[in-house]
Amino acid sequence: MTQPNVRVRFAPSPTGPLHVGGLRSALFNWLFARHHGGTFILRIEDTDRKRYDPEALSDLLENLRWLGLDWDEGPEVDGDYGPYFQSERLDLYQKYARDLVESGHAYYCFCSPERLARLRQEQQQRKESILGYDRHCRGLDPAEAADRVAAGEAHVVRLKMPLDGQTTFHDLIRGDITVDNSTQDDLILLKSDGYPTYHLANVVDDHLMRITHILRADEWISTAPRHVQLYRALGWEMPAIAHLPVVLDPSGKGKMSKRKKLGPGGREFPVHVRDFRAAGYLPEAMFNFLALVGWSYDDHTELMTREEIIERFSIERITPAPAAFNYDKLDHMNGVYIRGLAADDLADRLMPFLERAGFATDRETVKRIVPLIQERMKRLDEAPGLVDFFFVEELPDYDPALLIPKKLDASGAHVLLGQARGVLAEVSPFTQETLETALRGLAEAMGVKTGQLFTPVRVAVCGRRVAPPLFGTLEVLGRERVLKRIDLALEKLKAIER
RNA sequence: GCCCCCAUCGUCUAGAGGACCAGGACAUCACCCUUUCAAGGUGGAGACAGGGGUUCGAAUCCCCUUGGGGGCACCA
Repeated sequence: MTQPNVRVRFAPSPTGPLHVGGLRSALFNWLFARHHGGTFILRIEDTDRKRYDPEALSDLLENLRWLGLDWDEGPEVDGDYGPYFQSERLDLYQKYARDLVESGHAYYCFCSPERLARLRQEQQQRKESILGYDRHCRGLDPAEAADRVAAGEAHVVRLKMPLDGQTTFHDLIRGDITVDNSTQDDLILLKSDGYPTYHLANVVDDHLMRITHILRADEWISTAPRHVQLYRALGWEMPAIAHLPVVLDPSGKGKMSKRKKLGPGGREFPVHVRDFRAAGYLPEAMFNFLALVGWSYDDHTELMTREEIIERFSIERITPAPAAFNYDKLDHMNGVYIRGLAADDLADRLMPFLERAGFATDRETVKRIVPLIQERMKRLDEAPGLVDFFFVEELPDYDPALLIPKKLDASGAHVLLGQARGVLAEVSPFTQETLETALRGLAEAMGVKTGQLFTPVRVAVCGRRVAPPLFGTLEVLGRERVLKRIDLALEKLKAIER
């Protein structure tokens, strides 16, 4: 059953590069909207002037588009409920803040940040069970307070929370959640610089933008009761709400770090979406994987197309439990998607990675190499390390001992490699098929195992033992370079013979 | 410290009282395939945090304990 009038939003704060956790929230909102044929809105919550990062917006838009999350209303597309930047809606928030003060639901507070800091410190020292604002200004005479405001005294606007009783709200994922009002303090709605806090801006905009469902991160649960009271104070109906489970770091301990990459075991884990891109994760793999962080379809289906996920997505199947971000599984899934790519497509996607590695490459060559490495990659950034020897004229120095296969010595390897050189000089055409036939024939003729013959050849042309399949490699390399490298290898072997 | 949320293999999860001596996936181990490495195939090990209830019957419902997470800003 779909509800086409569904309106959801992703409302990030442009304070830094987009984080995977944020992307997951965006994805779930987008999926919910697309599933219902509703509207997905992008709203920029740029109300924190201190943490504002001018580069964050382009990073955000670029990375949402990378994953294929298009928005129906928001930056660069506009819509009927704009503006979509909160910094352009200041008069609105100020108006509602004023209304709330006038209706007695909010009050002016003149406490200085210093006083609040001291208060907090004292509360902590005294190990008070309830921390938070002590409502010092709540009892001020409204007329007097208004005069002080008119006189230009610095102030904020705070919401009057009920002093007793309870607040309950219904979370679509967790059911009813109830808290005692005595544990809640009077949150700030309007800061002294005239900007709204998240709480006010969020509620005002969700209402004005006709948001029907709020899907936001877990960490907002604790403020939800105060949001409920804010809606009540404004006389508005609150949208349906669901709190998505947080994304934990790979160890499963602690929320995924926002700023630094963490690396248990020495490994560096990307957390910013742009870093996932740079590591060579495919957007389609990322999309599929991220959909499964906190949501599942059934007991066995994991690989799904974008369309299938849209079709199957539902809030009912979101788990309430926090989920660790499993990089191993992402890698695996990315490998599956890489293997599923058409060779041309993969070649195109590989180009930037090879260019960045400094290889003088061309698309045609890359297309020929792709079949050799396609099933050997989990991430695109592994490609350069796999194919470096294709893009140099001369191999970097390597240990001659690598040329010697099992059960042979240097002179034995020398003989085999010499014979192989003879064959490789003659084979025509110089293709994978003919090369394989010829070299296998040689191994048989010489009475050695194929591995014993192929190992020295592989090392001679690649400079290492672990490499892509030999015959295809030889073909792409071409006869000239192959023979040159073998000659060099023969010299190396000669030098260690005795 | 206080409030809130959560709790099935190492990790992600299926499970909405009997179909479960708990299924799938990643990782891991063994074997097969094989020119190395992969990929692929087969098989193995591996979990209902603990304790009380409710019930003829509990992974599934309730309570307590424990553990984990989140929050307690003029940040979102």
